[in-house]
Amino acid sequence: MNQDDESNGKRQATIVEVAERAGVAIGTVSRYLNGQPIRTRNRDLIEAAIRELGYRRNALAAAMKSELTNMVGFLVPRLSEFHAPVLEHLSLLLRKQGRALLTYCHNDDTASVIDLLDFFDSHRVDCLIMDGRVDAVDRIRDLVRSGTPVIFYDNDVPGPNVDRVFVENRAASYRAVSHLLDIGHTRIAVLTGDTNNWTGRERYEGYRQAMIGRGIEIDPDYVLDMHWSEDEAFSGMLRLLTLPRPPTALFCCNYNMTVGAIRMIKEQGLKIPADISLVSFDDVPLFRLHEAGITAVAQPIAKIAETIANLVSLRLSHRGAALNSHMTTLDCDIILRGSTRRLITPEDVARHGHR
Amino acid sequence: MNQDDESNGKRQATIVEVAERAGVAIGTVSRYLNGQPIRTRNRDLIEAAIRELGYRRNALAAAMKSELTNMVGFLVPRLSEFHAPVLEHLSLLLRKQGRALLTYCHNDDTASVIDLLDFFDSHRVDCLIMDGRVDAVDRIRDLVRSGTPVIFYDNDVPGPNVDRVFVENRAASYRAVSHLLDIGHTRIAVLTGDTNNWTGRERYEGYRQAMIGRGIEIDPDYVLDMHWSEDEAFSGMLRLLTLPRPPTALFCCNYNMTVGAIRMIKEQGLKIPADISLVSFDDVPLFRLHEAGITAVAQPIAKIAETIANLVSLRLSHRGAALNSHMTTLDCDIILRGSTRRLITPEDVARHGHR
DNA sequence: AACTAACATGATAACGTTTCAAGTGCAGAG
DNA sequence: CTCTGCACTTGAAACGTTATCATGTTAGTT
Repeated sequence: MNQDDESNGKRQATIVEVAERAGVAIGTVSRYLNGQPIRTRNRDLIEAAIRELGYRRNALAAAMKSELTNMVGFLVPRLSEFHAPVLEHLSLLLRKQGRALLTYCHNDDTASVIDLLDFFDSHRVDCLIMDGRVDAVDRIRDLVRSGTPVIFYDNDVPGPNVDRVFVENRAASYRAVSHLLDIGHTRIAVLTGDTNNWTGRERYEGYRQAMIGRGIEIDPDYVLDMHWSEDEAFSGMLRLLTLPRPPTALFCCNYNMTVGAIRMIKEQGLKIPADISLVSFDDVPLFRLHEAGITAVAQPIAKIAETIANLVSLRLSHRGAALNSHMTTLDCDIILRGSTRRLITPEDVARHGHR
Repeated sequence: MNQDDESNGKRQATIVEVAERAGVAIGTVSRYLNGQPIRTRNRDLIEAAIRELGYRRNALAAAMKSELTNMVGFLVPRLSEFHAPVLEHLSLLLRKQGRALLTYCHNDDTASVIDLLDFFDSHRVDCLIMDGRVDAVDRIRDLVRSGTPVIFYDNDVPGPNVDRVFVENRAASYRAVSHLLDIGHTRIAVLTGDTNNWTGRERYEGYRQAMIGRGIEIDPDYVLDMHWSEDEAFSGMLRLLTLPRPPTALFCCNYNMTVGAIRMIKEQGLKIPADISLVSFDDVPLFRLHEAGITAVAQPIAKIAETIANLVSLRLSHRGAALNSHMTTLDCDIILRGSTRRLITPEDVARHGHR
């Protein structure tokens, strides 16, 4: 037999060759491949032909006609400890739908974002999943206009064909800070994320409302916009600790800033929670390993991925239809560990009066 | 003007429409799009037409002819703290090459792997990047035979069109264990990864050679194959700690097992390094945050990604050509932190004899 | 046994590019 | 002013599918 074709193996068999070998029409093979009903005899013939030829359908050609690529764009700033598990879950869930993720990080660079959106667009992804912390809103609107559904995680950019998945940023922050208040802290500092950004504002707002709700005035020195960044938080934390009246507790609006803060606290020879209490937004596995255990707001990662996957499926099974935009808000848990220390109780305050 | 086309916006303009509007041939537009030389006048006309029509090239159609999709498959077991940063770096590097990553996790399920390889195959990825810890070697060979280059991270599956990138698993393990020996430990346990697997074997081998090299007999009770798993390591660690002569030091062959071990050590009320010394393979950011700081073997993640990206580029600029398979071995650093305690020095041993 | 539905099949035209052989125009040389 | 080359342009033929629709085939009624 001609072993050349076998060993060199450049060319993939096509549907035409399968049809010829099976002695049926191309259309019949196509129908078989797409799970449409087929005469039993033909099915057997086709299956044999496919096996013998090692045929593998060319999804590109298929996509070109069907206008469906089964690829979903996934765009995040970085593959952080938060985004990575979301991606992992999504990858598993979308596999069941026969779809795959085209993944990109944009590193907070607007020019990149635009490039990448172009890439997704020309590759005709069926749908786009984005982290909300992104600037290139105009280009996104273009995409949406061209018919590609967009699913935003944590952003309030509205529009037709745009679905949004949130966590209750504000409420969770509120509860986290309230916990610090409950155990007697009043000098509570906050490291916020970029407050030009929706998520950043919401998390700060939770802090603010919790403080105001207890009638505590917010000391401007205690509020630092660290732009979600570990390094900024690292140096920002020094400012906080060297204040004439340093805070007794700290709320960090994401995981990276928590890491920065802890590093500086360690460097200054201070202890958590003895010297300062800490609550973090974002729970990452290794918070368990910290000597004290870091109390943190856990985002429901599996739930987020599931919600997004369902939206993908929904959008794509009703494509073209003018669906309402969905907006889902998911609850967070606060995982109590050892990083917060009870100060004087409210009763103590009542008894002894203010210092 | 007919605003219907604008607002409804389903249809994307095609190269044909661009050509018509610019008053040139389709081929000319195509040449322009692919950066081939073009008469200045035509360039202007085409650029204008593209702008006015909001044309975006259909990469699928292009790929169908050119046989290049600019998509690279990326397949890993999970998006671990090790793989996520590799993916992030790769994503950034490949972007510069105009390529994107189709990302999947297979969760160590062989059936999944085969499915996913099929998916990649039918989507005609230009190239495939895989973590070596994978079983479906036959299917991979199929892929390779069909002309798709494969780049393996940490596996020794050889073959034409297969490149391999390693870290010096054995040597790094050797050095890590030697460090424990240097500071006086002899009762050193090891939690190995799956030893059916190349990486697992190599890392164990480094341990073995270091021990043997000092003339220390390896106690079988001290060697536990925990299959890279945090949970197995968690329970395995209990066995180790309740041994009549428990080890004074521990070498964990990956990050997950280290986490499992630390959890159990903590649960048993023991301290690192006072009660047990620890060195881990894989350095993850949060090892810095541990109270003692975990000493670890740091894989050169940026270098790994860079090497892989270069291989992708190399393979695809010489496609079809029978290139030699490349094999690159990268060095690891050992990051010394506080998780190891100096026991008696070798001199002490000499002075006092064995106990 | 003839007569419909209901359903599967076959041939062919898309889909939006790239590629290639053949054609056109333009510059400089004679 | 024509000729030779060169450089760009052109139009048509792929690429491997799916979709369409007229044609066959089957099973279900009478």
